[in-house]
Amino acid sequence: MRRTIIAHLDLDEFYVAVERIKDPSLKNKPVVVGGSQTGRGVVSSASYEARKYGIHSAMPMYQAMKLCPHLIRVGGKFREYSKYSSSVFNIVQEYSEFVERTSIDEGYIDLTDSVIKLKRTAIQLAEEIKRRIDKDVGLSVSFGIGSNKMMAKIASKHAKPNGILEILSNKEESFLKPMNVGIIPGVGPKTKERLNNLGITSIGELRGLSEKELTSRFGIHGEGLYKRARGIASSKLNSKRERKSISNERTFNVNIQTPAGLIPTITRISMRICEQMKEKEILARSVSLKLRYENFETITRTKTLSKASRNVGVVKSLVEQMIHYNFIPGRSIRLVGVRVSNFEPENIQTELNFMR
DNA sequence: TCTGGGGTCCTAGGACCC
DNA sequence: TCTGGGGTCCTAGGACCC
Repeated sequence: MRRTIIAHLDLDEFYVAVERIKDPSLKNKPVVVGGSQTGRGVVSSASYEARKYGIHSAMPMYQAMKLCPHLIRVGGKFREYSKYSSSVFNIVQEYSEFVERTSIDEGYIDLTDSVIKLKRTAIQLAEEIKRRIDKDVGLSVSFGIGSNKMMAKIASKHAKPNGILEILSNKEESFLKPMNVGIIPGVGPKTKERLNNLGITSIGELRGLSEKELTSRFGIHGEGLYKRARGIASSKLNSKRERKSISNERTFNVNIQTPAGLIPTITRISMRICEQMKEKEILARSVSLKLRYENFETITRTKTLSKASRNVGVVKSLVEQMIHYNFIPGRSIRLVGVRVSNFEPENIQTELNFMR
């Protein structure tokens, strides 16, 4: 049986890199993309120069400015970034029919067949894709190559920035052993803390726990932990991922005290969401409201329609209804969000209408 | 001036149906 | 003396990812 070869591609400081194409004077400077420093904005992407000051994504902007007073901040042009991302993945798709785009700046490529068809090693293919992305799009990318998605992803993280790293099957164990458990995809702050409380910080130490012990402590998640600690993970790519939801939310610079104060924002948000559904030619059956109170407590409420819709009036009135039932007098609101899900393609609807 | 915004997946419980 | 049970749909919350 042939060895499966998965590559993980990760664009380097993606948003900042796009901004630098548009404005080369931003090169070699501490730059962040993110929200305003006067409000409640945070950093979305930080250049390597900015990271030297301890700035990282999700950091409040005012804090980033404090760490580096001459930091250059640029607003996020997400539609623009999305176009650059598509250009990158168009190139990638020339090298394999199995490509899974997992986010705007990341994806997996199954190179198992490609190395035979194109008569090149995985590293040679990665080098070539890298050169093409640099030359045709002007972006820097890092590659990780391994026998499954997890190994490829961990490898790309170690290849950053602007590198390629392949983990051969016989090196997996020694590569993983000294790593922090937090590097395992799916192990976030909560799971990491629980493991730390058991005295486990490295993957090598995690391997000391039996599968039985892990499942008794972590339930179904435990089996996955046991396997991933040993480099065992899925190598199946989902090249036809479909969007499951569309959402839009806004954090206010000043908390809102009354339901009426939320209306202009939910109107705007509902309109934007319905526009996006129109572009994608889909209709939604479920509409959700998200409210975050001043103490950060967050609730969500969902209503499902019997007939799918993307009518702004329908979406907005459902959201208003849910606000009406869930607004607690005396508690101010820092965020409001709307989400639609449970999609149906538009053409099914027209067919049904036609048959009626 | 603590804590964005866009997503996915999973769990658990209740309603409902046969 | 009380407890069926499997399947599906819906809702709410939480963990996680970039």
